[in-house]
Amino acid sequence: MTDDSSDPSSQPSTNETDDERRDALKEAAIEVFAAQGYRDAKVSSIVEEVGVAQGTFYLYYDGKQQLFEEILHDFLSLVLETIGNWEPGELNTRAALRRELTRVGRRLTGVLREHRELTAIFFREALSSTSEVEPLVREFHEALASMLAQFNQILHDRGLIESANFRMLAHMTIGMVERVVMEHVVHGDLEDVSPDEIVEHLVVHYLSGTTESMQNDEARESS
Amino acid sequence: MTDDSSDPSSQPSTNETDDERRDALKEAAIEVFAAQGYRDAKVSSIVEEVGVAQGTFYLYYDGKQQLFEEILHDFLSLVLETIGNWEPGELNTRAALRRELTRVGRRLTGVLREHRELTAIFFREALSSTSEVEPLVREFHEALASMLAQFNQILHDRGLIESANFRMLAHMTIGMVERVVMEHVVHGDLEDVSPDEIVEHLVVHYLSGTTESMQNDEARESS
Amino acid sequence: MTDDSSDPSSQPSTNETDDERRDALKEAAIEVFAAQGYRDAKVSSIVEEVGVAQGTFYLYYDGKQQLFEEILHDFLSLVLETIGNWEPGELNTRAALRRELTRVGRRLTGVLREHRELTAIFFREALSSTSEVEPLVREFHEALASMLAQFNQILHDRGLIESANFRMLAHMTIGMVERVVMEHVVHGDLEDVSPDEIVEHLVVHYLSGTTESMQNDEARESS
Amino acid sequence: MTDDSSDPSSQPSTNETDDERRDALKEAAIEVFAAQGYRDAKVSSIVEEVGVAQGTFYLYYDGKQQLFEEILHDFLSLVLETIGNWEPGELNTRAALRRELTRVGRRLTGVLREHRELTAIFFREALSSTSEVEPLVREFHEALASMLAQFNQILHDRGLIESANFRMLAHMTIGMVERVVMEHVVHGDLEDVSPDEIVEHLVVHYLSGTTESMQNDEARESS
DNA sequence: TATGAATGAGTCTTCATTCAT
DNA sequence: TATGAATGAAGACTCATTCAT
Repeated sequence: MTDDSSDPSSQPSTNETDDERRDALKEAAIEVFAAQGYRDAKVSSIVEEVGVAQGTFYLYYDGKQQLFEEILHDFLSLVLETIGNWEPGELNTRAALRRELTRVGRRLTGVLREHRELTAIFFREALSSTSEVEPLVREFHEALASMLAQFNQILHDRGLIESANFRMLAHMTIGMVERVVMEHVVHGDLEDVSPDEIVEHLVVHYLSGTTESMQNDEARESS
Repeated sequence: MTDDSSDPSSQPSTNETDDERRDALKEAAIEVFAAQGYRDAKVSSIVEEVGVAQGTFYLYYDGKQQLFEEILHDFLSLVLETIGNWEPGELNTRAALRRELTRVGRRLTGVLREHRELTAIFFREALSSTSEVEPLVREFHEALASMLAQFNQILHDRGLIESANFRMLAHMTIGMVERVVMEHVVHGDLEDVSPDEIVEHLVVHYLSGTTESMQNDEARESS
Repeated sequence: MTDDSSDPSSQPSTNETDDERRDALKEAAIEVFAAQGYRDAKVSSIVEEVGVAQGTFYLYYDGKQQLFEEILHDFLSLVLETIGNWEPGELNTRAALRRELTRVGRRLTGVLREHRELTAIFFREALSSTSEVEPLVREFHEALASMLAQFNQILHDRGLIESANFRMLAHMTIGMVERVVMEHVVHGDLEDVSPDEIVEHLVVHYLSGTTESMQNDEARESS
Repeated sequence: MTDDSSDPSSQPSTNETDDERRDALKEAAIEVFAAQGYRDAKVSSIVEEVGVAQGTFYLYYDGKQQLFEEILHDFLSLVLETIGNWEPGELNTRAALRRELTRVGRRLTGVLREHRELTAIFFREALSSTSEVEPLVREFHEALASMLAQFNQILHDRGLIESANFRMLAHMTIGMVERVVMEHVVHGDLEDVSPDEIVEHLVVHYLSGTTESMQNDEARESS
């Protein structure tokens, strides 16, 4: 993710070794964080997993929290990259929107399932505002909400969805997706439902929640 | 709940004193838990708030965790009571369903806003799976999901909503509601939106997400 | 034991009530001390047993330790009374000595078995020098040792036992008796052996250990 | 026991340092346990004695109790090794038995005197059944009793001692020895008696307690 | 005489981080 | 770059005793 170092010029072997160790530590940390939670994760467990001394850890990271934040950052980047690169220019019909949402949803589901541990960490620690990393997660949520609100605005401008409180709609969508993901990827509930089916449900629900089809219920009843 | 003491006749002072102290400690604990989170909350902070000695705490509660569980239990009872006592017998039309959902939603919103700190504690600790109380919360979520799934099933049987994966629909609903509540009650985002408006949005979204109106998108587009 | 109050004149009912309560507390304490050991015994357990408030305890005793010491004192008095009132004037033959030792031994065994809990307390707490009551027990042991040493001296003067280090002999005897009693009364090991048999063994062992019959082993072997 | 490191060649400093610290902590612990007793011994006292931080203690031992058990185990091993390696094959006469008992007794006395504090700990904690380590000590006592009972049985089979309740005889012997040791090594009473004299007394007493020479007292008297 | 609510000192243990080697 | 021994702060819980009523 951050290994886009394009110049393997100067001291490659050293660097590579360093990066390998750094990555190994991060890898181990992800495992431990996912299994124990941030507070209960011990640095000693992480280094033990890699087979280095405790002190070595601090050659690569400033501390437990810094590494945790980096890991969280990686996850958030991963998610934002995945859902961020759509082509809004193409979306001119609801059918197209639906296809696009499905496409993005499937990509996201795939990514999260590929990174189960990372996902678990996010949902175990980050959804709560307790941890020391609250600001980071809060920021992420706000970024996500803004992005979605803006997206909703665009869709509305194009007549694809009806008027609504776009920011609130964004939060609803995020919550809906997050909990389903949590149940599916983290807790293993809903495992009898295929990922594609899940995406299908979410997309349909999102789309149907953005039309006024329901608004005549009252009228219809009285007629 | 315990304020059913309408006769201050016989031995009111003793009982009242005891309960008052117990309540004061719980009150203080709610404040501290909401502010610091379970792990970081210190018993010393709680008793300091009330102005009693450390030992006094243990006269009324078995320990930090027991009190926390009691608080969580209080909250969950509050929620379950609020959302649990609807009248499914009356729900024969979508309009009636909508009215009922709105009624329950408003009541719930009101209750949560009255108990901001309790709500905050729940969302701080309970959404994460980390804390020592995970089982309790997990149980709550599952109870909630089952209740909603069953509710969805009933509605479906009555022809009020369309077929869907009811359990998944339940999770989506829970997630949707929880995040909006979190933003609104806990974080204060969405504060420009009135509670009633929020409920309105959620109800509409839920209802619209349960009809097949969107299913002809593809067809409509190609026609 | 201490109720030798010979004047039931002035306020008898009050006194009797007081003594009853005092005794009840001591009784309960013996039970608790025997079951939990001094350190783990809680004043709250004692008063709970009697059904009075914590504060009441301190109306009758200065505190946990003082009561414990009193209980220990009771036990030691009991033992000293039991073994102390022999008639050394009668002991002129080894057979008489043997009969007398058996008589005292049986009486002691009987008393200890009647007061199992008291005995258990002594052996659980007092044999170790750890507790706060060490001085008391040390004193008891020394008194006992002196008494026995003196007894041995008398027997020797009368030609009933051979010369030996009387003080050491006393300690050996005490140790021998104590451990057997501990196994028998406290731990329940040796329960297949009848008390009289135990006494018989101890007496025989004591007597045989005080003659020179063994002194010719070496000579006998070489002959 | 672990000082079999005769070659300070390869990595002596590291190992030695570790062991030294471990040993220093154990040494200090023995001192503190002997002085204060297990319950009152504070880890802080132990580390203070050595001059290290509290945390350091836990690098070498799992906790206070574990170290205590290790110390107790050391003592029991010491004792069992000392008394356990006799040569029963040689014991064919009472004179030989007497020599052998004297030899073992002297060795044991020497060992206990060399390890006064260890011995004191055992007698302070272990004779009482109160401490957390009761099971360990109880086990030791039972092992000891069984070993001695078996020993008595063997001696009896060879005609060296008379019939008796071997298990009870074992307990008597243990009690006799323990109290004398306690007085001599721990309390310093009997210090005017030389160790060899003590052993002599104990051996003679044991031997004389195992013959029937006394059985004719009654008869002799009446004759 | 009785109550019992309140006190508050006392201690083991964990673990992220440092630093001398 | 690597080690890993050492650090030391931090906190929940118990229970004998007191004292106002």
